[in-house]
Amino acid sequence: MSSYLADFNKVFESRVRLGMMSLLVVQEQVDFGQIKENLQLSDGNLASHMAALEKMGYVEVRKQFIGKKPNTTYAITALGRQAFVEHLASLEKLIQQIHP
Amino acid sequence: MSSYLADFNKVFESRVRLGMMSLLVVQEQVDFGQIKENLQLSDGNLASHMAALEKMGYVEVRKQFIGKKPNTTYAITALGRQAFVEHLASLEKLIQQIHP
DNA sequence: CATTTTAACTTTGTATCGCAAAGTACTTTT
DNA sequence: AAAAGTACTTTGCGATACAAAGTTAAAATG
Repeated sequence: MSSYLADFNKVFESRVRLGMMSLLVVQEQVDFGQIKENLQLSDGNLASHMAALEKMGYVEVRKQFIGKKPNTTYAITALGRQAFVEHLASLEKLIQQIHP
Repeated sequence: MSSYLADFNKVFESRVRLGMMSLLVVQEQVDFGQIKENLQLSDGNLASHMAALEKMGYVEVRKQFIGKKPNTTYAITALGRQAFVEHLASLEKLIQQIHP
């Protein structure tokens, strides 16, 4: 009788972080600008949510220069991929239980 | 390119309210005690999250006496059902896009 | 009859969150 | 020299989440 809710990952309850992981899980490299545009975030909001994902070890940062411009790209880690896939599986399970 | 995240319902981002709606959508009447036990909530936390759902018009309250004991049951409204189903559809769409 | 219990809250307090706006650092373009 | 771009960090504030304690009203118990 234990609640299926226990399987949900608290970090992914935020729509912003859910969106970030969705981008990162399908595209191996996503840069700051792409994420900002896609999710319509302010710089600060993007940085702080991404920091939360980094802190969990779900995302890795790569800082480089493209031409003369600084460029920050993010990539999902194996741990992050696993956690996110499990989270999605829990959601799928919930949906299945509700309308099978 | 507008983000699919826009379709998510803010009210259902909370795991507690997600759990409540999940219970209510499959069972026409759910009482205070059942919800409390199932989702492992304190009285106050339950009451306040449920109040948020009532305020949206997603849930209706019925207060009665069963035998000599007061009993509060909750039921999902048509509006609530619609909103929740749409939210789940958005989640499903997200999942589909990620691993089709 | 007085006390305790049960059910369902409401209030209070606190810690955390989310976000915009402003500030910072460094570089490049004008 | 000044403005603009990139990627932040800091600040400030309103909203949220939650436990714990207090409240109300009736019921059961001694």
